[in-house]
Amino acid sequence: MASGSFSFTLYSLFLGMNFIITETLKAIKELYNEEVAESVINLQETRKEFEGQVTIVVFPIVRFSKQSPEETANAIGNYLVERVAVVSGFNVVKGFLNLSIADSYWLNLLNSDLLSADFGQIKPNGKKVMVEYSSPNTNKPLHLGHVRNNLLGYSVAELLGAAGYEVIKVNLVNDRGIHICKSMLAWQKWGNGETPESSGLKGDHLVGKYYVVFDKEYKKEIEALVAQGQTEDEAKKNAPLIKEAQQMLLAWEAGDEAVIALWRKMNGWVYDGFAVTYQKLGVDFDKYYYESNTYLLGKDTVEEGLAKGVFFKKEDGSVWIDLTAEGLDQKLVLRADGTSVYITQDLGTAQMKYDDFHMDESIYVVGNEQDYHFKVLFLILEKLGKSWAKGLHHLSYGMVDLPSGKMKSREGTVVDADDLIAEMVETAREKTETLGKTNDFTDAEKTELYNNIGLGALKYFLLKVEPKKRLLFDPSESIDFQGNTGPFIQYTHARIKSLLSKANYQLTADSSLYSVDLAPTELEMIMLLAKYPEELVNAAKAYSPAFMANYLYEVAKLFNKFYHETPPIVREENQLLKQHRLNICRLTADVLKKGTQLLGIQVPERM
RNA sequence: GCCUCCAUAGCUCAGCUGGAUAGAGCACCGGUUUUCUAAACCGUAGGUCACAGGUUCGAAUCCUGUUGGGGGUACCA
Repeated sequence: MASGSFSFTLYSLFLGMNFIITETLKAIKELYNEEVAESVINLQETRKEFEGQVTIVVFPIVRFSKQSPEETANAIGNYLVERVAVVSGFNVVKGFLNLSIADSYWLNLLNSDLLSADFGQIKPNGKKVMVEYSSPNTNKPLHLGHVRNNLLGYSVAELLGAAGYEVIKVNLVNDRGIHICKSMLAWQKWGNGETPESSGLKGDHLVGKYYVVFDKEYKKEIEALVAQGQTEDEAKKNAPLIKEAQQMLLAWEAGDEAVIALWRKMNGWVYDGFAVTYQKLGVDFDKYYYESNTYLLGKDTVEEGLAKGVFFKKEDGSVWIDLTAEGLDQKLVLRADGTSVYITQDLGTAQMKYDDFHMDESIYVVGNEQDYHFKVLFLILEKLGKSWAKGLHHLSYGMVDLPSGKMKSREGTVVDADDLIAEMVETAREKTETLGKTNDFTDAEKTELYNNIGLGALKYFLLKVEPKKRLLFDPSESIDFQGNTGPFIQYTHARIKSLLSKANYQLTADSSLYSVDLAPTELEMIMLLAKYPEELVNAAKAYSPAFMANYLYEVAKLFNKFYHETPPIVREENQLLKQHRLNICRLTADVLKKGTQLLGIQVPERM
């Protein structure tokens, strides 16, 4: 866990109200002569149906006061009103002490803290974290599952960066293996020299096409063999195509020039295709690792483990680790023939990454079907005594399912990333033009806007759900643009920007603003906006963009309520009040912009 | 079999370090535009928080068990 490594001082803990805790502790000392731990004081926001902003739950205090909850609450309430200037009143409902905090406190918070230039900036913590994400295979184009991975990884990296880390984003590309050979073989046999240029197909889609061709032809062979009396399992092993693919893999490993050349050519097409998709998604990487370079790694680590007695060798020469004491199984770490398995190379790659960057933490954004693998991997590294092993974390996320179940590349039931992005952008265009909002936009502005909105809708849709939960995507139902969506937040931002420009807004936050009348919704907004830094830190700590997404939605929703119930601010004649309200608007826009950026979402100035 | 994750409104999701009468969006129904962008706002309706126990002043939240679903499970990655 990353907890403890966040440097977070400003407004830490509940809207800067630590002093309430301190004062309540004093009250308990004076009233009941008891020294109690801070954790006994349970602060929460007052529910809307009651008067006040901050509530102390008195039940835990009752055992020290030895009075009824009501008596205790009243006594503490009186004490606080007398001793603390900004506590302007209180009421007691059952065991809840609701405190009213003077407007001056909130206005002061708004003008001196929230509107300062460094609001929401967290000090660097001097720590380095690596985020590995995307990690595609080079035999097929990206689909919706990869999109979730990419957006999640990118956003978590952004969140950690904003929360004070130095972040290194890496992509570990699975560019070798039997699956790659399948595409290569099929292209060689049935491709007729087709290239991205000759076909007009995007490179990754072209290669993916041959991956599907392979599967089709392979299945035909299996059927034929089964018809000849073989069992299905036998047929799968004996089909000439699979044997040929295996031969090709051996040739690749032996460095066969022709095979390597083909591999280079086709992977090159795929990388060109991926680059386009990554660019559209707005994700990037500081470094790429390739399995063709790392698949032989890890054998040193195996030696090390044998020497340290962490691993043991069986009679056939295979190397194992016994994790039964930890409630897991025995796990193979090196085959009898001396070749690597998946975990062998991951051991080696983990070491390589650490040697490259010496990071304090390392996050693997990988689907939850690999939970067991990472549990074992991290455990092994710990047993090997790697000091950095405790900084490793598997950010496990749920699969994206269709109403029909799992997406399967070979069965063509995948939602293709490029298609989906194009559809989202197209929908954004249609909706926007129906609303007639872009009539005075240039073509370039339109293109940019539709991209931002379409991708904003997609990104928000995928990120607002808790990572570990599986996600249901129904292709027959388009992703919403209204309600709890990306475009709603984008719209709110654009609305504020338009308002500020109409009002020729300039930021001022002088002391005369400390005495304006504060409307109830304005107070709510100040409280909500003040929570941005802690929401950010919580999201980073939990590796959860969903926290940020849901927070931003609340901010946008509350702003729209405020906007609707407040008379036109641009025409407000009381200049002080006008400035005050515009300050809140501008702060809201800032928070929305900063927050959406961490989700990889762009907010437009107009829409 | 064993391990693991999930289960909240018709649908998609919040809420989970225990706190007041469980919240949003979509869909449905009704209302709001001579006022700064109606991708908005306001309202109606919708719940056995899968089920059963337990801990507690207090449980959607913690513990145990059951059911249902996803994933994994020793030479794929």
